[in-house]
Amino acid sequence: MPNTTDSMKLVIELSALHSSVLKRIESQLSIHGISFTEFLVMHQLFLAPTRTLRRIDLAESVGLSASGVTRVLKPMEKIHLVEKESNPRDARVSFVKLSGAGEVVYRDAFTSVEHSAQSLAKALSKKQLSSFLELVATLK
Amino acid sequence: MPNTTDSMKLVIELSALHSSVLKRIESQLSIHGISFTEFLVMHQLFLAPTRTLRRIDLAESVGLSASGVTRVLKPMEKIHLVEKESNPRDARVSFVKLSGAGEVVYRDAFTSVEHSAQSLAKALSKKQLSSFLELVATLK
DNA sequence: CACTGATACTTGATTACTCAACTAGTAGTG
DNA sequence: CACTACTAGTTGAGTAATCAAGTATCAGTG
Repeated sequence: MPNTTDSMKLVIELSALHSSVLKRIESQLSIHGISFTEFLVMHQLFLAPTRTLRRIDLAESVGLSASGVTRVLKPMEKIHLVEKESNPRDARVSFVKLSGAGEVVYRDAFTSVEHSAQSLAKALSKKQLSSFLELVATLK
Repeated sequence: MPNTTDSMKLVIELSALHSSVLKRIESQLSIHGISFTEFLVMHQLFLAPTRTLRRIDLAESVGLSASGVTRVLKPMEKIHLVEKESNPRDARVSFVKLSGAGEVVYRDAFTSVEHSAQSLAKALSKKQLSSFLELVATLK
């Protein structure tokens, strides 16, 4: 007789939390005309040295497939949030770079996300927040 | 200059964790021919008295929209995992019931999910697990 | 008891992905 | 230096969800 154990709760509650958090953030981000995935893309690019990453590494760091990255990036290239650059040493790879315009959008979006994140995290004490982060890191 | 604060980390790490956990679970569930969403649907139905819920309440409890529920349920009805029942008191509402066959599939799927969940949660001590659950509950 | 407005649900159109199959290029080996 | 096997990226087809709009029904009010 299936009995909801704590580890089962872990995955169920985690998924519920994720979907509710995502909704809050996406609704904030819609003001800037970008999705959370696009925000993550820009965030990872921003963190990278020279604001540039290989598409495949970007995919990995935002948790998308290779084709997923191709598809997110296409419209972002069209409106010049990011730029495509080729690698002279290896013609297979191409780089993506966060453009100046992209950085502006990113910074604005960042404050919005930060705002939602704060309002979410305010339910937790500083101690609780850092122990939550630690637990999440352990699980990954 | 955007600086990744702890609350920002919260949402980013949470989303990363969610996507990795989901992948593990879905790959286990694929053996049973169901998705995690379908599992959640059956789980909620199983927990309900008489294994029955209004479609709208089911939507709410699994974090889907009304139309989302209509669409998950359609194939599940076709293969008789669940049954549709009408409400004589209010012709607008219809109930969904977990069928006998559905319950069998659910129980099997349950052990698979439980297995993945255990293997995930084994990184945590009992104490850590329960405090994680508490923190998640606080955030919701 | 007709009207207004809300609720439950379904459907069409769109979005955001995935996987499998493909192209192109690279690197190591006999 | 040709062969094999691998890697990076794109594309076609399919899936899982969303929202907006539509249908049907119900409940409360003048």
